[in-house]
Amino acid sequence: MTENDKQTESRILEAASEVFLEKGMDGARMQDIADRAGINKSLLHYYYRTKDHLFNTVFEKTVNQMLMRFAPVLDQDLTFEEKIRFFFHEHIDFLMNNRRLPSFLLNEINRNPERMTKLMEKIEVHKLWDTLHAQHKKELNAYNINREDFPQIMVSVAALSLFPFAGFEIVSRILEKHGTGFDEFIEKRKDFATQFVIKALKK
Amino acid sequence: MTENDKQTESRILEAASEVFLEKGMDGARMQDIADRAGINKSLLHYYYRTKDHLFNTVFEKTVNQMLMRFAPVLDQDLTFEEKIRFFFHEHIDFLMNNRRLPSFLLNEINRNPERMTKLMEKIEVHKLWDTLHAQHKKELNAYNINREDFPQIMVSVAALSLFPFAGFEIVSRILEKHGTGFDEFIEKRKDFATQFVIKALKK
DNA sequence: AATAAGTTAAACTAAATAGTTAAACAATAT
DNA sequence: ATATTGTTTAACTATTTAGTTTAACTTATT
Repeated sequence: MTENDKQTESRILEAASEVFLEKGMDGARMQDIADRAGINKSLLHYYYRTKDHLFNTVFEKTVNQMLMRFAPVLDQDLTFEEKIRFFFHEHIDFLMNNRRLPSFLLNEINRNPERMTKLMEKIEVHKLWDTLHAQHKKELNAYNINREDFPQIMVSVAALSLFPFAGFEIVSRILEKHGTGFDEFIEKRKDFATQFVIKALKK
Repeated sequence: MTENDKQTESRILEAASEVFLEKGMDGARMQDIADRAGINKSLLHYYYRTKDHLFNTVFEKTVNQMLMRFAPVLDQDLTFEEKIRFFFHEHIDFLMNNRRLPSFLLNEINRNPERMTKLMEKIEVHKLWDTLHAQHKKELNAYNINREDFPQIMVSVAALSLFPFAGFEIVSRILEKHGTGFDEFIEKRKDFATQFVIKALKK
């Protein structure tokens, strides 16, 4: 694979990523992707035989990119509260640079749930929860957190950081009418969500 | 308009609603809608000239249906805490019977943000906030809630009830691996979310 | 220089799909 | 009874779009 190859291939992936994130699998056009990559359709098919193949490549890359950003949470020597703060700051920072990602992922997974099957093997969320739970056993007793509440808490944490982006078009317009910008709102949200969750969990 | 008309028209709307909610505007097929309504394509176009027209009708009806369910919150003589409880119970109950709605709405609005413009005129969220704020001025002082935090709080409340449905395919699979069913999780969520928010807001 | 790989252009195929048309039949209204 | 409206059938058009093909051209590789 030559240097030229890499340039073209990464230009394709970048363009495809843009188009898929904007329009979704159904709405994306191969011609549009070729145009944005600055190549023609023949070459696009030369690199990725089918739209499906291209989509899967982009999808997997995107998911990986996101997961790698949060793996560190587990490995760090932080208190439970510090991990909550770390997560909200890292996650919201990442989403700020990938605003369309939540809505894209949620939608494509709903449209094609089989994709989840592969994804589940990769993330193994329940093992992640086990680890977290084991790491902070003593702390968690200081809150009123038992094992059965864990799913409710984790879904809530995810919701608080993902939802404003998933509903970007709605949220930002409402904020505007309220005299706040989306960026300002999101910047504040890192601390707000952290405090919100910590207070909600305390006895 | 005869009785027969109404039957056909409502069968069409029901079928269209199903298909659009499952597949989205791009993925939906007019033939599919006709089939599910038990009529043929010609008749479908006889009632709704274009797919766009049909989609807009379904979209508006769906949004109206949802809004009408929550208008009562404002008019009732409840404390702020009681309103939070009322909202989570009503909202989650409604979503339970319309599981695909959050993901559908979020996605279609992201794909075609102009739709929001009309929507915004209808809902006037910031007026709703003003009303709420005025109704509970004294109570809100007892919490540590000032006017600037209102958007953060409202977005959080919406997130906590909408997100599990928007991410249904992900959430339900993770719960399964954890030994919980989605329905069970959602039933518990009505109270969990209520307590979560109330505790988070208290001084 | 010769071979191979990357790239373009342009015309093409095949399939899917929104929307149309026209003729016939059924149900309802006047 | 008759005109109107609702409905079916089935073939049709027009458009969009994924994917192919082929010939020529360019840029590395050997």
